Amino acid sequence: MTGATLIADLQARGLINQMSGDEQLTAHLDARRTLYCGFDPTADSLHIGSLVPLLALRRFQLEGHTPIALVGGATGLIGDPSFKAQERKLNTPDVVAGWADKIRAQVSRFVDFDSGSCAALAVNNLDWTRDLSMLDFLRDVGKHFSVNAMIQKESVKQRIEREGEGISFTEFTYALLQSYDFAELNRRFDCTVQIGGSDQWGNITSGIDLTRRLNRQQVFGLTLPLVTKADGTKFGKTETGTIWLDPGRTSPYAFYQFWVNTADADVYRFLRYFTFLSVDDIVEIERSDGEIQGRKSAQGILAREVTRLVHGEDGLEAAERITAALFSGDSNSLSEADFESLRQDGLSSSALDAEQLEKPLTTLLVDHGLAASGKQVKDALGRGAVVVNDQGYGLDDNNQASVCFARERARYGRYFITRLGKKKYHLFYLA
RNA sequence: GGAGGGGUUCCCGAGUGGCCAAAGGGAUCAGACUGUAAAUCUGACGCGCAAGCUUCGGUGGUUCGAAUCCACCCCCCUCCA
Repeated sequence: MTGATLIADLQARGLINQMSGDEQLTAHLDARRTLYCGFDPTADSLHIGSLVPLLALRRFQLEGHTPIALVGGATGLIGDPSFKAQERKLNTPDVVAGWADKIRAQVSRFVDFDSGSCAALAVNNLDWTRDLSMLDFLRDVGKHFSVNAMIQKESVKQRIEREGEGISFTEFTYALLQSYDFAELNRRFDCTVQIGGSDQWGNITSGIDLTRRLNRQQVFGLTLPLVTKADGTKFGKTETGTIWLDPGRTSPYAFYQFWVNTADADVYRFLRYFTFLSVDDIVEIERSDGEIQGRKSAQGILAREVTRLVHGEDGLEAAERITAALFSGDSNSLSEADFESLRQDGLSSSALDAEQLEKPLTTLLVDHGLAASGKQVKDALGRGAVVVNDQGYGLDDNNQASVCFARERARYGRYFITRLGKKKYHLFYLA
């Protein structure tokens, strides 16, 4: 294992956005090192935007380096202004602490804590900032920062220059806290590399400077690219919202579907970013897909690999079961047990009682999350886009919920696979 | 504390007394075409099946009628102190 092979692989995957001291860092990685990446608790779960750095930690670990996953219990209280258009509102300490615990558990699944000499660590920066006195911090840390330099940082420039928005002193000091983390991890664990998203470059270089001044240590930084989509829209969002790593927020099925829906223009790049398949294998997939006129194989591979990484083999199986039931084959082929497992696998579902069936479809389907408003249901009904157990319904059926969902039309006397549009499925069952 | 500029429907952003549920763009949803793609075209897009109901920072007021005028208040930005 050499630094050169690791860096070359990262480069081939397009995973290096910026790195400090190119050859120096490459040479530095010839020996076993300790690196870290921070994750701030801004919600009770990370989303797939954090997947790239998370997997990068693992990539380093697989090459024999020791990863530290830092949870920003302290920085999360302050709010990182980097490239944010607006000041963020603060969350209460107990809320952030609760989130930090969850994120810590989540992050821990991506690195290995039992791999001997390069076993991962998980830390919380609140541990070394909680009892720090403000005067000490200002004297020992603040003195090393030049405000002149700080306001030149690209990451806060728009907040300083843009009319209509400003930046509070609180957020402005964020870089100091993160820099202090790097210096502290360097002191405690001889951590010498920090990785992060490309928006973190400013914070990382600040940390490099501070560590040199405080500890007289040369440390390095490397940033990963911001994941973009060829069509210019934001990565990681869908109709339904953000794609989270927490299965409670985004079911393995929905997660799997997100990846299946990756555009051709993005999918080979994403295979490099989000899987551990070798670059050679990915190139071969792309080559053979080039000979297919219809649907490419890459999306399926991507969905399988990433779902397995995040939700495990069980989560993947559940996702594939639902997908197969809904998208290939007709619902007629499902056994009674299949319906029950679809429900347990996380296909959204709900019970229907007599009272529910009184409602017009426009209300019923909205209540169960198939559409945002009755207008949308109405539109769909008008276009024949509402389908229950393979039977289409129209506007005239709006007040006929009890007929659409009549027991004699149910599968096995109680199940209804309801579809609005091409991709939105919901399982109703009679109570 | 002073002076000035702002706060419009998810976002950006028009609108300065009736023709405004509010231009335009984006996002989103649905249909056609397809590969559960992309691009394109079509329709929807405050809520309501509908009659109708509720919006333009907040509260009052003027008016037959207000997002638009007045008063006070809240919040944001810039400059000055």
